Amino acid sequence: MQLSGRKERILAAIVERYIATGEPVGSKTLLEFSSMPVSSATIRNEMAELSRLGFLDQPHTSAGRVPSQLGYRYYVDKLMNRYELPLNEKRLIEARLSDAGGEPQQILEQAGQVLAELTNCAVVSTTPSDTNAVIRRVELVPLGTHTAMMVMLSSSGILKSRVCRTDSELNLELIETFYNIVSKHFIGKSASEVSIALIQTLALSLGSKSLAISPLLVTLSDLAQMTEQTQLLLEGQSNLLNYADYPNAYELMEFLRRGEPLTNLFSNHKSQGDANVLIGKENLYRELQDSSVIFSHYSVSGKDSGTLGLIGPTRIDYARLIPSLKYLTEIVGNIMSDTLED
Amino acid sequence: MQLSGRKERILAAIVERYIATGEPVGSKTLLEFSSMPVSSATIRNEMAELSRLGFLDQPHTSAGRVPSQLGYRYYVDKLMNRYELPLNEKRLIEARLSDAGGEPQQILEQAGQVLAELTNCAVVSTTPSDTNAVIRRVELVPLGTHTAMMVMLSSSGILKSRVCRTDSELNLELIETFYNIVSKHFIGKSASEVSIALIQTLALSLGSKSLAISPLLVTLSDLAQMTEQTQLLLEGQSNLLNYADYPNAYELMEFLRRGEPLTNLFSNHKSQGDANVLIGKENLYRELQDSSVIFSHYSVSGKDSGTLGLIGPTRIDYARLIPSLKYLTEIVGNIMSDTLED
DNA sequence: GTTTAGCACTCTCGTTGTTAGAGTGCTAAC
DNA sequence: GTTAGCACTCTAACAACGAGAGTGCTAAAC
Repeated sequence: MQLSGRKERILAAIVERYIATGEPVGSKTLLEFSSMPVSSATIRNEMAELSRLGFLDQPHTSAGRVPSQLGYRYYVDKLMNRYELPLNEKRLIEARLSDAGGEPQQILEQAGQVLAELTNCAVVSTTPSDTNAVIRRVELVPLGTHTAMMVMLSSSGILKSRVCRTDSELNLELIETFYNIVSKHFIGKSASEVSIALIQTLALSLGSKSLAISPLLVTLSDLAQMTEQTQLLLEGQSNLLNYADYPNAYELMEFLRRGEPLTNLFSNHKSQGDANVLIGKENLYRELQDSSVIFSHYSVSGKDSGTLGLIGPTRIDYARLIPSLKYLTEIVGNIMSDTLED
Repeated sequence: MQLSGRKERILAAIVERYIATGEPVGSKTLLEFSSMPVSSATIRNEMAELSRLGFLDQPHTSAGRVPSQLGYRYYVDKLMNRYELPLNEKRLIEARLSDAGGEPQQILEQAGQVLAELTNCAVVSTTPSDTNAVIRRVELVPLGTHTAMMVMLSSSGILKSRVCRTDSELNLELIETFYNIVSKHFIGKSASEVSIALIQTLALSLGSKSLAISPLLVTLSDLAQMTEQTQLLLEGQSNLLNYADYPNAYELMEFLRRGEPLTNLFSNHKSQGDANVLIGKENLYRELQDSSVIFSHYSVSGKDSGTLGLIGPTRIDYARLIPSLKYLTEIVGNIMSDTLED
């Protein structure tokens, strides 16, 4: 649907005003700050029309108008002009990310914190999931006579560790056998190839040592799984408590904490280029019906890897947040790529 | 101050009833479920007396009574009899902790989640801080020609990693030099000994290689610091949203997120044996004036190392939560100790 | 035919008044 | 020391009401 120029101006003004104040916008108020060369009656007529078309809602008869979901959608798609991030803010972001520590989690954590501060939204991010990632290195560090810490690093930079307890004593021979197996069968393999079946076959082929070494192999397989699994990081949830729009914030918070629904949501919208914006009921999850989700995928070494997302009430400042998010995903992708290759 | 037996019974009944229902307790209600062989008038007299002594508060004239901070204190110190954790719950806890993964953070994270579910409170914990901990192992894994990931493991089981970027190419010689330095000067040293001064002296002594290796040493020092720093973990904050007692939950959540105040609080109360209970304004932080904090230190290999704490409204079920917390700290300590020695 | 002034209408929100109910404190009797 | 009884107090819930904001419509103006 295409609206007339004036209707568009009015819709945009209402959206922006409502985003700024949170109050329904009346014809008079609108006139006051949007300086259109018409009277409030004209605006009223246009607003009535916009209501009829479904772009505006009215909390009750004598209140002003509020953008409907459709209204926001039209605004986001056609009316909004994005703010450019000021240069000093860009610099600030880069500075904060560059000393994050280099691991994907650390970078995303920092990015999440920065975004949360910048946007007053909750920020979620997923760790890079590279289906082509392979096991790069495995270390086994003895802690006691029967325990050791195993550390696995994948080619996508993800580091996971786990403590392993063995039944028989962890002597040098055992450790050496383990390293041999690892370098022969696991290094360079993708994590998904470390199946239980493979582990069992291997263990069997070792004969007498089988029993001693199998706890180590099991831990290895656990680690491979952990490496493969994308993780969801969450920052700034408490920002959402500042919006009156959330009467039962608990439900939303728990939803965010659970994680998998969001991971699914992200992976169901793989559109490359621009940021995805889901407004209100466009989210199929009940818990998000009053929220908007903006997310964008970052790519490491040219491949889509993970997602950075913002969650807030539907009346968030799309024009400002989308560019911020886009910028962050770009930077995050760059930093991660830089770390892996150069 | 010592109350008469009957006053004690009444106080205990009021506390328990109020904890259970959240409603002020009147003389009649009290009589109904506490089955004392007296009339409501007698109870009223006793309650009036308890109010005068400061153990009870009255929201308004015609409301029932609510325990005052002093009332809770007396209850916790003298009246409460602790529930024992049912065996099946104990088993459940052990099961969930045993497959946490073995690293202190992982264990504490699991413990926090279990406790949060069990208690409906927010759970905070601090990672073990062992002043005697030493650097146990350092690994340098090349990622690219100029980047590497450095991993440090301390004797207390803490694993930290950081990506390091070098100016000159990361060749085998450089790596070997680095490992030599590490094993000669750092392994077995406590993290606090890795001072900037030491790093600088070392770098200078290396002559021509100095420039190439110093980024690695700087990263090493960063890691040492990270290892030393106690970290605060937080679980189940959103539980607090379920209590009507928190009109501005945001402030509290932010307070918890900030972390250092809590770390201070914990380290200011180093009483060994039993759990510490701070009720309402006994907490000096403004943000905690309406909350109670229960915390207890866990010890690894016999030494006090970190803290597990619960935060909830003052009307939490002390009799149930304290034993749960105690049990968890015990288990956490045991598991961590087991991992390091055996 | 678009725009606008004017006006009646509707709805919310804050205030006020009223009532029912809960719980108290006190007094006098047991 | 305990208890029955009663007057008193305070809140929570509900209704009534007026002010204010904003609308939609109509008829006149441009």
